[in-house]
Amino acid sequence: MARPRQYDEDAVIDKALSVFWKKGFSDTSSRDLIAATGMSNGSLFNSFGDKTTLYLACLQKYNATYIAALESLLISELPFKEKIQKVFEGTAKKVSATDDYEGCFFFNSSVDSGIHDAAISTLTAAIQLRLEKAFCTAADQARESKQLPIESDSVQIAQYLMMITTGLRAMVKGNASVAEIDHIIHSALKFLPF
Amino acid sequence: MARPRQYDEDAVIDKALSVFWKKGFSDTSSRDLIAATGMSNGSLFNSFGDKTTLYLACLQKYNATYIAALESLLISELPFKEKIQKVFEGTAKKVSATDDYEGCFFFNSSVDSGIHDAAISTLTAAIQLRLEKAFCTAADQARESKQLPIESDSVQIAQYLMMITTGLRAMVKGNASVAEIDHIIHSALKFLPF
DNA sequence: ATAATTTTGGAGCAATTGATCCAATAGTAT
DNA sequence: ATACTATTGGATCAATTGCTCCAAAATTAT
Repeated sequence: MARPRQYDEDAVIDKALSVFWKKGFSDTSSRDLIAATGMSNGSLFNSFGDKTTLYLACLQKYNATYIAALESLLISELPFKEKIQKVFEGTAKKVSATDDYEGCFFFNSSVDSGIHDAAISTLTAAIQLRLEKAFCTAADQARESKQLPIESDSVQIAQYLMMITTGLRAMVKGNASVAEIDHIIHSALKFLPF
Repeated sequence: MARPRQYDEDAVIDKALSVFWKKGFSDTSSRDLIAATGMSNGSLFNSFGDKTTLYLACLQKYNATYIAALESLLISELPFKEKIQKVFEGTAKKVSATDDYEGCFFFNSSVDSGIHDAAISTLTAAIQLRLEKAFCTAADQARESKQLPIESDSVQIAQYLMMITTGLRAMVKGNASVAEIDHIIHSALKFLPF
């Protein structure tokens, strides 16, 4: 019926995500996206709308993969402390050996001064809530299995753990070295009051 | 001997800082800076070099004022817990009633994807160290005055407190409401293991 | 006054930006 | 084959970017 697409939408979003991840919203130009995805100018804008909409699609994808994996970990049946340790360690992990971008794309989005789009803000708020709930579920599970005192406030614990995770992510996005991050993770685990 | 300057360098840097603070590096244009400072194009570049150098001057000023104040608080003679509370509460405070920028300009700088300047990175690293040391001094004082157990590791405590402060700043820079921040600060204080 | 000197204003530049436009292309249905 | 249609490539657009250039202006020393 018509000329078929020459690109794989999923692969294109992955490539675009990688660029936004490294460079942030404002410093990623449409030419950067064209170069990274291999699409032509016409196709890119014809298929994904404008730059903001493409960024939103990237964040949705990040939510559906990385955030979903983090959520899975948090609501899994592992021992509570072990989960928390894995979450903390995950903040410092490189995504892959070849790609050099690090940190959390959701975190980057939520502190990116160049983003002024309502839909993106709504999504970052939703991800924040999703993670808080996952932490809360983890705390509830721990309480029920007596890994936490029965009188613990799950919501409060969840928010606290979320904030520490955010602090770690900020240090990763900043200049902190792998050794420094490892050291802080060790301290954070040691200082957990539960 | 020559035409006198029509601007006050300190006031100009304050205005520029305010713009960078609100909009981040990449989203602040030279025209934004000209409009905010009231300088002419020629004067701005003639006096402050390029945009990057002006940003550096703003961060230096921030270091000399806000960071210095935070350091003073940390090395003051106040009770340890009271200091920590004030530091945490300070992360959520608006700079003034009229200005609407919030959060910590140093934090913003250290997570700004648009900054690729070596001098700026060096300065953010120096500020990081300065604050860590101030936290460490606070911990040392607390140890000596038996507000902390004598066997406490001051460096470790300092890094941990620094990370929590960073986490709070990230939440401020993100979407978090004042109520949410207040609540988290309360939890953070409650959960301090010392 | 005149000369010397620095600052000022703003016109203007080359490069880059996000996005549009549209003929050429490559398929499917008939 | 022919018609139909969605995709493609890339030329092109107006707007914006960081920054330069330089004549005009404003001061002090002589």
